[in-house]
Amino acid sequence: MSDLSKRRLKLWIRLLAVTRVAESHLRDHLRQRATTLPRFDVMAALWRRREGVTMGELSRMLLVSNGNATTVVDRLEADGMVARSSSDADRRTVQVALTPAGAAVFEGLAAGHEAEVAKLFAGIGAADLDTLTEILKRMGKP
Amino acid sequence: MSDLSKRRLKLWIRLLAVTRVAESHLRDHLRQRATTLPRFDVMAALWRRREGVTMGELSRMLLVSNGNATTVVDRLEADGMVARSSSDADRRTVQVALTPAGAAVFEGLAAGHEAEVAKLFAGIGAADLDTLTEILKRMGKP
DNA sequence: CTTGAAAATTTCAAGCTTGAAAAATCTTCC
DNA sequence: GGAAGATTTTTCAAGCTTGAAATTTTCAAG
Repeated sequence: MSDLSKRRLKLWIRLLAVTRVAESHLRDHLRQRATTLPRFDVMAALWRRREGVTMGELSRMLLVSNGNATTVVDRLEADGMVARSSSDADRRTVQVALTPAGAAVFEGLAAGHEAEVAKLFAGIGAADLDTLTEILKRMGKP
Repeated sequence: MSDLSKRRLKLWIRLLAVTRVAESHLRDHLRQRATTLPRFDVMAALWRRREGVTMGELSRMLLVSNGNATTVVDRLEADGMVARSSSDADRRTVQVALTPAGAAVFEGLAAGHEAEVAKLFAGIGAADLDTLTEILKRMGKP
């Protein structure tokens, strides 16, 4: 195996370590607020698309399987955070959206979450952000 | 919230997307070889530490909980890929190591996995690797 | 010694995640 | 219109993951 290939492997391992540490911190933070990262992610996606999205769109936005989206939405629905509704145009699809209660809960969490992320990445200045963003764009397309 | 904080949040989301896409590809690749990412990760860690490690060391290496390490090792042990042994020096600890069969299986997987990672990150050249490594080092220490 | 705190591992319940199969609906082509 | 195939969602079994509690063993102070 080439040296370049080994260095890419090391980079991948380091990248994974950074995201795992960050995810663990964010999970801790959310647990103290009686929620979880997957629930937060769903609510954040629905917050960005206030008018609602289909289950398929949601799972593509979050890069998770359809089955996963279903179960997380199930639980959020049981807690009154989101609501499903069926579309007249295509009765196969299911629209899901934040309820007013869900939106209120998300709003109560969002600023703290953003602050936590900013704290985690405090070592990354504005110049690094540009560099990283540029490089990450290229990574996404293998 | 400051603009810098918002940009850090965006970076985090992008970082997560890159790792999720990469993990999904690697999972696919390993599934075709009848194994999984967590199993591979454990075997890779034990390959690096051929003499064996304690369960605690293993979970710290992989950044997973103790309970998680226990169950993945349980399954690998049931399949004869790893073996547990208790230490005389400290009978609380459990040493775990690859069996010869496990080492052989890992060797059969490692090159393909490395090639897959290299393919995923083909867009990242040698210069980018240096830059990224340098920045990621700073990210790890919030 | 022995008692109590600390450390290592496992167990457990709950929730997360996947991929494949099933069910419902839509679309297209005859 | 009806059949065949495609699309959307849910269901399901299996495995993954966590955090907390329980268990076992060690260590240190009295």
